[in-house]
Amino acid sequence: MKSQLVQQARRGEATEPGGPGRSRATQADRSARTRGALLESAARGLSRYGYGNLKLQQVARDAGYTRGALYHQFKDKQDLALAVCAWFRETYWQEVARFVEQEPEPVAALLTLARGHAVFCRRDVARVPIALRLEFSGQDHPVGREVERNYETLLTRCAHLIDAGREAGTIPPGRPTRTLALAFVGALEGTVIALAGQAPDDELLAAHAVAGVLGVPTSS
Amino acid sequence: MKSQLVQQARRGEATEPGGPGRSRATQADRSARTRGALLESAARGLSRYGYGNLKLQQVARDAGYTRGALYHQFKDKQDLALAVCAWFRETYWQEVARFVEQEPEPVAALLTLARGHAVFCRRDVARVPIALRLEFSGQDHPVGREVERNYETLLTRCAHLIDAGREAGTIPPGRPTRTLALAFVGALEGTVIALAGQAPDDELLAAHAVAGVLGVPTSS
DNA sequence: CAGCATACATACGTGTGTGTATCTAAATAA
DNA sequence: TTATTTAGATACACACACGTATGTATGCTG
Repeated sequence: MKSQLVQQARRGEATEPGGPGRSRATQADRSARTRGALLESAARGLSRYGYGNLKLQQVARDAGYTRGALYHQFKDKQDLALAVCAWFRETYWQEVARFVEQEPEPVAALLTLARGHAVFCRRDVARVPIALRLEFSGQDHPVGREVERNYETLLTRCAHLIDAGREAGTIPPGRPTRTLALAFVGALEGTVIALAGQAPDDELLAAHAVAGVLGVPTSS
Repeated sequence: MKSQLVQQARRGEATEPGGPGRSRATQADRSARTRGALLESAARGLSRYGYGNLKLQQVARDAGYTRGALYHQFKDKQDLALAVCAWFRETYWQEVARFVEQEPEPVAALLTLARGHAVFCRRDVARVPIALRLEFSGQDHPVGREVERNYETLLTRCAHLIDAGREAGTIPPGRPTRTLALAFVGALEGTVIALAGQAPDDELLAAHAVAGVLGVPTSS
């Protein structure tokens, strides 16, 4: 439960199990472990409290360190938040997009995306994007821009699938593609957050909600 | 320029230099006008920035006053936020629930609720509830409790309609009622916020999303 | 081992926002 | 008119969290 975040130590590939004995505390390893713990703590904090209400002292304490360690690993609060965004971005596409791409049928891909999103958001950092997007909307803050960038990526991806579905005739025509994509993502996030990770209803009802938006029959 | 609340008072030191036409307002009227302007400004601010990021100086300045006036009208920041919540609660049910109650058919009532919610949320204070609910979730703050109370009211109302629809056979059985109500509200809020008040798609797609959640055919 | 760099903790300075106390002007009441 | 209450502005005191500067211990390298 503690290690949603995998550190990217990148200190060679041959992590020897029987190499130079114990010496568990090599510097790079230690640093990466600390950084990972701080990142995870920060992600939880951002999800719970947002950016402005996030207190770095609590972030550090929850990770088992002090603010000194945090400011050693990250330039400042903004840098920390950006690192969380980057981590989220990578992890999300790793865990969600992979399954989506295996679906040749656009509608199936969109429903898979919805289910994958719901499953992904069962962890306690699910609300990081929505919290930050709400908090920074309408402002010109680096963190806000980064979150918005992630959001746009998701949007265009959905828009492409919607277009494909319409060309295939499996999604009925109607509102503009981007509008539909906005509603798709909105309904998805709203449903998933409201259900707060309670399986398996989150997955099912998220799929139902987006199916309603798309205008396709609910498969189950 | 669209004041949903009481329109702001244009006061100032050197105003109306050539036209003493409007006589001095009575104290009660003047006070109420000020309070309304501050409430509206605070609601906009809460919707945009949330509670923690809301700066009372900006609230006062946007309303055309100083913090002194604000602290004269409201006890403190928390009191101001609670007043906004109360205003929102009243206005919401006045503008939304009235139409819902005229629908005898549960499904029609739920869809009307969705549409009414979308229309209501076209104003710039639409995100007050979701912002505060996110910010205070998991904490024990008076404002959080108040917002949660409003949310619960909406939830139980939806739950009753869902039960009625199931008894009438117009809503298929499935997940527990409360779970469905959660998803209903979540999908509704998510869709509406994502579309950011762009009529008429917000209304239409909100109805589609909740129809998907409920498992009823989309009427349009 | 010396010395040096790294990881992290402690201590400090500063900005910013809240809340309160004081002060002025205007409205009501006598 | 004067006296009293009220609306609102200005000034002050305090807390809190950020960022930085400094201190200390532990790993690394010759």
